[in-house]
Amino acid sequence: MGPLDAYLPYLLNRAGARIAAAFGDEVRPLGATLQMWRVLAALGERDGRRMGDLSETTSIEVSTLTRLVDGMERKGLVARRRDEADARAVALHVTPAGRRLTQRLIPIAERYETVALQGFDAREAEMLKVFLQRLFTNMDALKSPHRRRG
Amino acid sequence: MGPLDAYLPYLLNRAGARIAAAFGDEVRPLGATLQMWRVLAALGERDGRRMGDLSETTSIEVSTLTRLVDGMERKGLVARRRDEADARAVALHVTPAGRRLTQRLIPIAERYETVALQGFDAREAEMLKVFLQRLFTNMDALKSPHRRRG
DNA sequence: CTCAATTATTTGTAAATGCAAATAACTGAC
DNA sequence: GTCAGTTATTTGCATTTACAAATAATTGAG
Repeated sequence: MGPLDAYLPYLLNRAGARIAAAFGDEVRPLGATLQMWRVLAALGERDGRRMGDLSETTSIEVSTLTRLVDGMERKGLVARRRDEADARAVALHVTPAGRRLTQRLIPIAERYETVALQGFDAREAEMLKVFLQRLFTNMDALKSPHRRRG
Repeated sequence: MGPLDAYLPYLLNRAGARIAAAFGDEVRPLGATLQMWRVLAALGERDGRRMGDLSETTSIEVSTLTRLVDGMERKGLVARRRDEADARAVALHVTPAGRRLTQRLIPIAERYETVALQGFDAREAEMLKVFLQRLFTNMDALKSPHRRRG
């Protein structure tokens, strides 16, 4: 137990980094990364999302997302199409290969959930998730540099 | 509420990234970063730690830490000294300037704690921390690539 | 004492990241 | 219809990061 253990951001970051690293190691043999999984999961829920939408839901910065999607496109997992309604926007679509990969990733993600939450009962697991949601919302309120006008 | 909201690693990463970004924005004017704060906090607890020790307690990869410490040394916040007992190792010491900066960072870190935990009562806050500790421990058990022998 | 094996740190290098500038397309005022 | 202002995405670039190789020093076997 170090001194940092008292600080929430540290605890959060540390736990998050560990899970992310472990998950990443696990999916690398499939040619996937954690970030790819996020994109695929978001598109699995609703296909044809725009980059901005995807950036929002995955919490991946747009410029990072652009390059991530470049790679996924090269791998044939997704395809960019111009949005019909608004030609500024790009709609991202999963390909059959992307769908197959998604299907293989889902059980891995679920298994990780189990491993991470070992020793938690259902009520505790749910509480943790709710706490994290709340925490995110709290921080969202002051998303610093580009403050809401005022 | 997106589809990813059900997945713990995502919730964790998202909340962690938000706090980290906000904290980073806040301390940038002081010439500090989140990672520097971690190092200073660890050294504040016990000065003269070795790089490896620091890497362990801050969860910053050693090679990353080396370069981070390079920068902190240039800024005059810390000083490397050869460890007396073992000349392979480097002992890091905080300078007076580093101590002054630490003193200014502590209240910021505490304020962030408060902001992040707005709406949490003391019991909930404590629970969250314990959960995050447990989660980290769970993942630690399988720290994948360099598996424990067996 | 000497050498091989181990341990602590740093450096090389490639990939990921994020901000800001550039590009492309839409919108509304006129 | 044209143009200024806005919005969506990409690109440029500098920073951060991590893995692996290189360096430096210790330890124990002989």
